[in-house]
Order: sequence, then structure tokens, then C-alpha cells
Amino acid sequence: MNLITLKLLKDISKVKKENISKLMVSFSDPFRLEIIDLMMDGEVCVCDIMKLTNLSQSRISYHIKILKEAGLIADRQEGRWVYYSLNKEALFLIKEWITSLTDYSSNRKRCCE
Amino acid sequence: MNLITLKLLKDISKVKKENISKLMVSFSDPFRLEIIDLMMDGEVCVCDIMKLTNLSQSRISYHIKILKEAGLIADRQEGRWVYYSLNKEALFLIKEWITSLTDYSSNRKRCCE
DNA sequence: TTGATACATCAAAATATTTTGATGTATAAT
DNA sequence: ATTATACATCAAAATATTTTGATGTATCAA
Repeated sequence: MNLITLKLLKDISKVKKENISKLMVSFSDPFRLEIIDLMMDGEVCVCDIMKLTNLSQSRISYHIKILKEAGLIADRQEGRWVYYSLNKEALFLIKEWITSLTDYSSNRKRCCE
Repeated sequence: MNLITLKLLKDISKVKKENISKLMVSFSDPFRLEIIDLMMDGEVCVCDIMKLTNLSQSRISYHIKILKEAGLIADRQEGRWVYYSLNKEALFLIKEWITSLTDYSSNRKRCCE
């Protein structure tokens, strides 16, 4: 990898740090991970999540809100129901960031000499 | 992707959920993200981080502890200094998990019918 | 139009995380 | 031996997140 690529990767990781941070926060709660897991099978409504977990309705709505504000999920209303699903773009953004970490990380022993 | 692959990916994501959860928590703090960023350039000691950020020593040690307990960083003592660096295996684990999310996520409209 | 369902939002309480400043331990230089 | 440096750990305080139970809004069915 050349220096320009390295520089680019580092810039990506800087520019998107705020987004990344929010996305990471959204992954940092075990119940949210469970909800994310459910969404892997397709769209779910809050009522599905209530049936499949034992979380209360307002508790689920709270976590959904965190996920939504991080941009990790999309929603679609259909009558009384709101269906939530994973937003693949956000997942790709994270993947890109992690990749920049693994690719960029130099094998230089010391950083600041 | 066939059904067995799908099943496998899902199992990976289940088994490693506890690890993943800890790793995600370690990414969920902006100061830890900064520290991680510094480690992209190679090993750093706490004193480096002190110079490069404005965080207090004990504050840095606290965050380092979180990162270490999540398995995200490795340490190497050299005299009075302890050098920390990113653990690429952990990064790959996360990447794998994110990949399982993006790959597995079906486009099925509804999950639970 | 009444009642039920699906979900959001709110404020208070419960809980968890983070920060601070002090103290402890090991290493090394004088 | 004494002192300084590098870092870990601790308990208390500060702060942030999560949970709960209540209430609000929209949609729909009878």
C-alpha cells in the first residue's frame, strides 16, 4: 500500500469518526445486539421484538431510537405497524472503518519517535 | 450463498456475541477511539498518549484497561514503559462479525411470519 | 363514535460509566 | 539509599445511560 492510500484511509477514519462513534455506541448494548440479530431475518416491528424477547414496549422503543439515530436501521410504516430493518449502508461504513484500522495499522514498533 | 453457509454465519455471530459486545463497548467512547487512532501509527505508551491528547494519566489508564479487557490491544513492558498496540486478531473478529451481518441480512420483507 | 392496538414520548428512578485526585508499585537514574 | 519516572489502582464524585410506568397519538375494527 502506498503513502497516498494510507493518508486517504486515515482521512476517511477522521472524517467519519462522529458517525462511527454513534454506530459503535449503538452496538454497545447487549439488548440492541439482540434486536440487531432479529433484524438479520428481515423486517421486524416492535411487537415482533416484544414476542421474541422479553423486553417491555417502551424499552424496545428506546433502543430502537438509539439505533435509528445512529443511522443503523431504517423504518417503514404500514398502517399501525412500523417495520424496522438494518441499513446496509451503515454496516458497510463500519466495515470500511474497521478495514482502515486493519489495513493502516503499521507494523512500526514505535509510533512517536 | 446457500442455507448451510447462512446457518454457519449465524452461529458465528451467536457464539462470539459476548466478545463482540465487549469489543463494541470498547469502541463506544470517543476518547478510546482517539487512543485507537494513535495506535494505528504503531505502539504507544501511556506517556505518548498523554502528550498527544490532553487526558490525565489515570484517565488514560482507565480507558486502556477497558480496551485491554476487551482484547483489543496488546501490551509489552520495556523497563518502566508499557507499550500498547492494536491486536489485529480482534479487529478481524469484528470485521468478520460485521461481514456476517451484511452477508446474512436477508432482503426478506418480513421476518416473523 | 367507541374501544382496541401499535408505537412514541416523558419524567423519575435505577443503574452504569467515567472522571478525579490520591496513593501504591515497580523500574531506573543519581 | 534516595529520588524520579511510568503506570496501575482505588474510592468518591460527577455524569451518562437505561429502565419503568404513565400518558399521548395515530390507525384501525366493530
